[in-house]
Amino acid sequence: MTLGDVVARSSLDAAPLLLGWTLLVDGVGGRIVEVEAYTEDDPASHAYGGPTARNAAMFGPPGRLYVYRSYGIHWCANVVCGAEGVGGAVLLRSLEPTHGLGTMASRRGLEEPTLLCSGPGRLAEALGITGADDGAALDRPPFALVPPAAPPAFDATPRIGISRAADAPWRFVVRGSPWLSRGRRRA
DNA sequence: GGTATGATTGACT
DNA sequence: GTCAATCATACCA
Repeated sequence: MTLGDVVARSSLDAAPLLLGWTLLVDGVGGRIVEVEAYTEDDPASHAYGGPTARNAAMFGPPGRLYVYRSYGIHWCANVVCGAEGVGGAVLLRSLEPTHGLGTMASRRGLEEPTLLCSGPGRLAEALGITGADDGAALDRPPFALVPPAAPPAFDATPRIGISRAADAPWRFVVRGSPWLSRGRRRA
């Protein structure tokens, strides 16, 4: 399966399929173990209500990055999914660090491996993703997405940190992974 | 033009 | 467990 095949699907279908892929930025990154899906008709989604200046990338071509500032402090990275003109994206919440641990530790200012990429804000900081990367293509340098040898088993759970549509089980995690956000939430 | 609100994290009680 | 930090965007007047 190619990246193009995955991101052409709606974010709800694409989200679990992105688990296990290895995301690299300039050779630094790791295995995706936790994601959340956001759709256009989802009240919790930035795409809800139609295109605006901020969410433009969500309505653009799939396979690109959508980066936004969270709480005025952190950056959060999404993979745009679906079709151009339709707002949808998959939030990358946590990685299992595999490449460039030293670089990530340096950017994060700490060495504890479980704290490098376990959370959307942490992940973006560790990989050096900022608002300048909004709209960047994920299949071109410095970005790369490598498919897993075999799809991992996963669980679906409610999303974290939202107030609307909080019950929808649109958070997908690699079953049993010790690299999930919020310390170590169970599936 | 003014205000309310987060798809979070880290520090503190 | 609770709470402040910090600011761009969104929405209302």
